[in-house]
Amino acid sequence: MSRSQAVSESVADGQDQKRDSRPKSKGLDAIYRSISDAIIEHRLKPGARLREDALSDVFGVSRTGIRKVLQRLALEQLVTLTPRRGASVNRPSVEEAKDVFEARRMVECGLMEVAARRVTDADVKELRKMAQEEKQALRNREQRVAIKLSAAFHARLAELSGNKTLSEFVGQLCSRSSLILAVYGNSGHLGCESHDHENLVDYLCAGEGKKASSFMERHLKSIEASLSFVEESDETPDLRDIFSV
Amino acid sequence: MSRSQAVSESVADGQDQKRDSRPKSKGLDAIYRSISDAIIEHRLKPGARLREDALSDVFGVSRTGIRKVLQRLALEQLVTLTPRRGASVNRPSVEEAKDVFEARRMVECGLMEVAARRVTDADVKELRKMAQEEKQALRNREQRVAIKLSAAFHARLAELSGNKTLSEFVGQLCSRSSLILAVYGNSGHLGCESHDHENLVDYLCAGEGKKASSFMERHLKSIEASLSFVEESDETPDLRDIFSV
DNA sequence: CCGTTCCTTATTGTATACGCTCCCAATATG
DNA sequence: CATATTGGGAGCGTATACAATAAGGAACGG
Repeated sequence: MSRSQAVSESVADGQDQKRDSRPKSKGLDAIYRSISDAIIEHRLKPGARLREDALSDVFGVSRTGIRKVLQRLALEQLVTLTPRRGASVNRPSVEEAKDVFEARRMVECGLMEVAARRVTDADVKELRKMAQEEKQALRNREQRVAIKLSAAFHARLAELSGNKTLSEFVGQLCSRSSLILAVYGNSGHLGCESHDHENLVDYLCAGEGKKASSFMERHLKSIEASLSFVEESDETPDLRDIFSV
Repeated sequence: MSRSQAVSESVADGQDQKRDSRPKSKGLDAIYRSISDAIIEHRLKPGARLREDALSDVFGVSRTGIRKVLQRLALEQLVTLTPRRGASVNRPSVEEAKDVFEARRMVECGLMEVAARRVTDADVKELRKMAQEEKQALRNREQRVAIKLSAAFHARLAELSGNKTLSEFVGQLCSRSSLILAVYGNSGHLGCESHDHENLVDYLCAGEGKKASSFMERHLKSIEASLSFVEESDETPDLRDIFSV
């Protein structure tokens, strides 16, 4: 009971932010973004159930549309779609978390060299602004906002490459990283050090692709190192193993 | 008229191959694979329309299920979903093609070094077998089969890394590459040289990750170089430009 | 008092029906 | 004769209804 109530509240939050724009104007994509944002900002925590009825009530569209959105979120690994149990916010396994960070290291570092060749002054300006906002959010203790901005920064960085395929992929990886932080992150110090992003922009601005790349690698490794990979005992607690039979 | 008829035939082909397995056993995923395979093997050519009614007739499920499958295919960029026009097999633009190959170079080359460390004897055996089958298909002039096997080989190679996220991504890139070959490939010589894949396995087997990586880069670049990037005049034929007004 | 089994209920899976939009063609008019 | 406008048809978008299934609770037996 209390769990489903919590979900309703979280969903209601999503609705609140949606009410800022037109309630029913573009409908489809807006719902996707609402839920996606709620997950990335940890307003919907890993494991939270997303009942189709509740969502359709909240957003004022029928279950058909909700299902469409949920399916998309599932393909992006933000929600898990259990056959007859419905949707819930994905709780990444340790293995998945490591895979995501390995993928990020491979792709984002590679992209840095491309980005350094293509970055423009306007880009630099925008990136610095984003880094500033993120730092500001961190100072204000608005972790939720900071997490979202951090993901947005990395995603924007990837867009500099001009490669749509790769930047979309990085965007997904960043969203998933946000989930990973929710599960394995120490709430004490957030993933990204506040000045790291500014350093990255400096390297790019100077055209130092190689240095930007290796800095990115250190950056990502330090984030990963800051995680505490304790396997949650959510699954059947392996009694055989525990009692060493 | 003639166009839609052609589509019906192509769809019927997909049905034929499906009849080999159980017609309605697992339903959902089987349909996805049917259509996906048909696209990858070029039995459904870029631009072919995929009407929901026709597909639901052919596969014996209602439009609901078909829509689900089409949506998934759209997210993987195999089909294009135009708002009120329905689905059609994606016709990759030149830009998209270059993006895909850039992504492949970045990811697949990076994965080779990981794969070289993890590859087992059983893997090598399997890969050699796959390379053999592909060569055989090429000798038999079964281009469709060869294209599919080639994509499967690259995808399997990526799986060696043990990184699910990255190997899924590579799988998608390979599928899209198949589409790209359909549009920009010269039917004369297929993308992959027949012995390249065997060489790759040799390097991996010897644990030569670096060499495998650079060989992969040459391999992918040579495929890309074999494409003829002539922009199809599918869009408004630029009359002003043609007559230089 | 605990375990088991059956039943109820809640929630998803699937199909179908209706409405709307867009394309195409035919016809009428300038 | 060319062009614009309107009517028809085809196909997608959305909602709703029904069926199937698994989870949770209650009752009964050990």
